[in-house]
Order: sequence, then C-alpha cells, then structure tokens
Amino acid sequence: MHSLEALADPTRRRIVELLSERERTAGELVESFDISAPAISQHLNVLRAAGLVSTRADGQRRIQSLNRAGLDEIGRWLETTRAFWSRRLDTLERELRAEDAKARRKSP
Amino acid sequence: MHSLEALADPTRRRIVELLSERERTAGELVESFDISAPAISQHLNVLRAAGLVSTRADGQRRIQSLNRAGLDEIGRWLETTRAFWSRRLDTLERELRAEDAKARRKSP
DNA sequence: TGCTTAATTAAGATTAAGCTTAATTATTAG
DNA sequence: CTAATAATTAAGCTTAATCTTAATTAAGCA
Repeated sequence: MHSLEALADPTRRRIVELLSERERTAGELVESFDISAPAISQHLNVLRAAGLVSTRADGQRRIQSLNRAGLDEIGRWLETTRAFWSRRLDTLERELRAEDAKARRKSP
Repeated sequence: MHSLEALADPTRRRIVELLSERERTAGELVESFDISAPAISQHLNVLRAAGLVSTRADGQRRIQSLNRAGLDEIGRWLETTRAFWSRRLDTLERELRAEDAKARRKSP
C-alpha cells in the first residue's frame, strides 16, 4: 500500500489533481509550483513508485499521466474496510450521478 | 485535507481497519501491535485530528470508533479529481453491489 | 484513604521526508 | 561539433514524524 503514502504530501496531491485534468510535461508541472525542478522530479519518482503516474518520453520531454494501477490499490484498501465504508461509497456514488445528470442537462 | 496524511502511516491504517470491524478501547488496540501504549495514543491523536476517529470515555477506558467526517473529506477530494476517478468509482461500486448480493444469497 | 489499572502528556533520541544547489544525461538546434 | 534546453540523479541540510522511557491524570477497588 504505497499509494496512500504517496498522496499524503500536498504537492503530490496537487500534481495528481493537475494530471487528472490532462497530461503534462515535467516542465509544465514545475511552472505550477514555487519549488525547484529536482523537487518535482523527486515527487514524480514517488508517484511513479506508487503506481499512480506513468511517464513516457517525447524527445527530451517527459510526459506525465495518471495511472489506473495506483487507484486500484486504494480501491482494494477501501474494500478491506468495506464494512464501514460501503454506505459512504453508495452516497458518494449517488452524488456523482446527480452531478453528472445536472451537467448533462446544461450541455447535452 | 488531513485524512490522507493520517492514512499514510501503516500503523494508523491498521488501526482504521481494526476499528472498521468494531469499536475498541485504546488498550485493546495496544495489544494488537508491538509498540508502546504512548505510541498508539499518539497515533489516535492524529486520527482524531484528521476527523477519522472519535473517542468517548467509559470510566477509565477510552472507546475508539470510526468517524464519518474524515471519510467525507476523502470523498470530497475524490470528487475534485473526479474526471479521472469517477469511472473507477463506478466499477468499485458495482463490485460492492455484486458482493453484497452474493452475501445476501448466502445468509438472507 | 492508598494501591492498581487505563490512558495520556512530556521530553528526548533516531530516522525519514522534502528541499536546495551542483553535477550529469540526453535531446534538439545552429 | 558545440551550445542550449529538458529533465534527472547526487549530495547535503533542515525539519518533521515516530518511537522510547518517565512522569501525570483520572477512575476503580481493597
């Protein structure tokens, strides 16, 4: 269970949020923060080790994207504590559906 | 967003797992680990600050139980990264329903 | 009352996380 | 080939996390 450890850091959570919008190069991510490029690179190492992010090369750029594997790991942990979590997940799922329906009504 | 930080530690994750089965006193939790009582007490402080655990007194015992608030915070974060996560949540939700149905068939 | 049990807070040591600058690798452009 | 760009790895520093033992609080019981 590395993925929850990876998401403990606020900078790494922000990286995941940015990548959930769209893929970005390491350099683009650096511009979004006030810390050095090596610091971002190290955070990406952690996210990669946790299976949350995948990196592919495009010339001298490194394109970062979110990876399903790390999310599955969190899902699996949620299942183990399911007795308590499941009701909450049901509620969340309903909220998501309601929001989706609302969004679809606005832009069908 | 303290709850993801609280769940970064493996001991605290285990505490949450144990409490998802049933409420336990601080002393019962201590017996489940190889670390000192003060260490467990400190972990419970973190979980309490994150809103994941509630503590109520019963005489000289302190009964620990899981709290909905911390889980809601994680749910909210999942919503912010929803674009990517929602499909995963749908899948997880289906799995949970399938397992529930199976369990209900065994013991109706 | 005083003694025991349950749990906490306090203080200090050790380890690990996260940041920096400097050096290194690899790719593109002149 | 050389210089510039993109990103990484390496080394070292600082702060924060986690554990320990010792001291403290509070409740139950002879």
